[in-house]
Amino acid sequence: MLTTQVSPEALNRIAEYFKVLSEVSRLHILCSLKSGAKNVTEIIEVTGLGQANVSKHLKILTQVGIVKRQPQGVSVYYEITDVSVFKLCEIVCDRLSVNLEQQSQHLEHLDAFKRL
Amino acid sequence: MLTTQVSPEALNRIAEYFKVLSEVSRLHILCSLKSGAKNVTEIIEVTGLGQANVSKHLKILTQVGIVKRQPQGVSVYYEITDVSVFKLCEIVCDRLSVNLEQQSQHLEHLDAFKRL
DNA sequence: ACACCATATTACCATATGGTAGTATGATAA
DNA sequence: TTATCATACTACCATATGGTAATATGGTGT
Repeated sequence: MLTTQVSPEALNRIAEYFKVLSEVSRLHILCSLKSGAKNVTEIIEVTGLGQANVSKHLKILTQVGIVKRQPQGVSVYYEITDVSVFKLCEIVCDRLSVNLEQQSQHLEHLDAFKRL
Repeated sequence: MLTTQVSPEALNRIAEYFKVLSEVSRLHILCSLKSGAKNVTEIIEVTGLGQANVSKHLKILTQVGIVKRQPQGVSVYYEITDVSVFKLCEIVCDRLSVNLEQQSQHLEHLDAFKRL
């Protein structure tokens, strides 16, 4: 059988990208940047995360090219450069909705079974 | 400013989903299932992963509803139920390509700078 | 019953990682 | 220069997790 082989190197890159999106704090930061660029202080206020923590996560998000670092006067502004992250989240949300629907259907079936 | 607030609970679910996709072994297993259902032994052969390891990952993939478990005679077949994972991977791949292009452009600019 | 095969589970180790306190850096103002 | 503010960095700890060996489970055939 002929299957399109994906190189281990490519899989590594993809996994690494997903890993960046697999932490609540980072998703929270990305959401806070959806409406536009913010400096670190603003991100800290909006997300309620610790300063060192935000700095760490912003570095990770910058390294994979999801956000861009822009020093501006005293502060540093961060801006989303990779808008596809929201598309990804959207697809996942849709899928999670489907899962929930299926689960509720299973529960209904169980209920019907109990009523027999 | 009015921003659509995403509930922490929803963010948790999304992060959890991404986390499932953030491991090379699991992506490898998913790729091996792209061409159709396979039993555990076949998955082990194709991926080269250990038996216990594959079993563990299949359980995780099943729990989030990405694959479906189907006992069949002596063996157990696994099949992808959530085809959106491949769409996700595709989007990520496209994005990674963009990143690589931009990096090579930066290198070109550096080269041009050296030639001055 | 027994042996055998396929799959799942458990226990364990090594590593990775999120959070945080403390510190460093760097810019600006007095 | 000194003080102050914004951001980054450096240990450090606690937890989570991937991999694996050993064992358990469960079905099938003899």
